[in-house]
Amino acid sequence: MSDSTQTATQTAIVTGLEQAFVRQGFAKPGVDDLRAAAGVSLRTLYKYYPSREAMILGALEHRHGRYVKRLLDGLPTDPKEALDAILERVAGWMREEASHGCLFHGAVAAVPESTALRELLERHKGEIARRTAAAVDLRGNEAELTLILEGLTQSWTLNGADALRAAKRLAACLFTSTPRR
Amino acid sequence: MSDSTQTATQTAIVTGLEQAFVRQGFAKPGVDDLRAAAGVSLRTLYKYYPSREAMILGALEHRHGRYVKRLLDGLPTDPKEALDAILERVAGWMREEASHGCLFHGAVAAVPESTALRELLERHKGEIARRTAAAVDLRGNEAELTLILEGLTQSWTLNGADALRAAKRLAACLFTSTPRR
DNA sequence: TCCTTTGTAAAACGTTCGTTCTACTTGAAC
DNA sequence: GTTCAAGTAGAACGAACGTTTTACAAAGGA
Repeated sequence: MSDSTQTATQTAIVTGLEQAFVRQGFAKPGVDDLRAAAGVSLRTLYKYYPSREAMILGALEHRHGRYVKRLLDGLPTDPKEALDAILERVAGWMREEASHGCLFHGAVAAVPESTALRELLERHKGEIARRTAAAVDLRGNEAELTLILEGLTQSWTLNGADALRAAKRLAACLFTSTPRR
Repeated sequence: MSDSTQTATQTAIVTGLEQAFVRQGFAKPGVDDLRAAAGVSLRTLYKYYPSREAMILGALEHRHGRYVKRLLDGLPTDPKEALDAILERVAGWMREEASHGCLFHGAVAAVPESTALRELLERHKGEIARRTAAAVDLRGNEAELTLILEGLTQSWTLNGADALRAAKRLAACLFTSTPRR
């Protein structure tokens, strides 16, 4: 998904940009705030990301890579254990890195006219759905899995640890109940 | 939640504002677009809603009232049937009125610096959680219920009718599995 | 040594936007 | 008939923002 041919300056920039968007959202920070967070001059920032929208896209692609890695690297092979681990990791991610809700949805909500952004959101969510379903061997239940993951992400802000417990309980149903159709 | 002492002009205004925000999101429309959608002069608009933020708050309070009514009015008394009906109604609401996702989350994402908006989001979600839990007689499982409702709302955009099926299937687990604690 | 690359610092530009203000109209109450 | 509340139309203002541009510095290879 992300371009692997990235200079050191460029990775430094997107790292800073991502932090800025996490902390300040997508509406408030002006390009000059972003420049400060990237730790680079305005000219250099525009050289790599030639518009504010490109900065948002760059930051989100960087985040996507981190998220996928954090969610899926080194999972247990047993499906039930893997699903439990994924839910724990989602909760951990929310606690540590996304206390204000999913950044991808936030970006689309803040800049709804960008089709590139909407496409990125769909690619992001789609890849997460496909790869988690594969990892927990529930390929026929992608919709259920997506619903639980999205529900956990959204209700974490409201209910915290209770949301994680609820997600685990609902996830257990996926293995015990009757198969699809 | 909403002020019941509303003049006719005022209700006309919030109705127009809500439509504008649904169609255009919270970032794009300037105050003059909102004025046009409200069908009123700039002076009158500012008289009732003296800032852009107040316009957003007014529109969302109006929407909250409509949502609560649509979700909870005239539900079946049997808990399982009631829950099924609620899920159908959420899906219908998404299909007809919120194809771009939950407007309350969208507003907070677009204007994250407004504490009033964040408070409104929490009141909205809290009231929905409390009243749906009461309606389906699952007062000990508010977290599970909220997770399913939020998950359905969020994954509707991605999976459409599959999301509704998944929600129903997961909701069924709430009645069949072992009670809390 | 010179030139190219890559970077910094910051002024300048043109636009957009939220808000306020001025001037005028209408309709009903007393 | 006058007054007063409530509305329209739209100009004006001041600030903020995304983007471009100018001027300059440091470092490495030919």
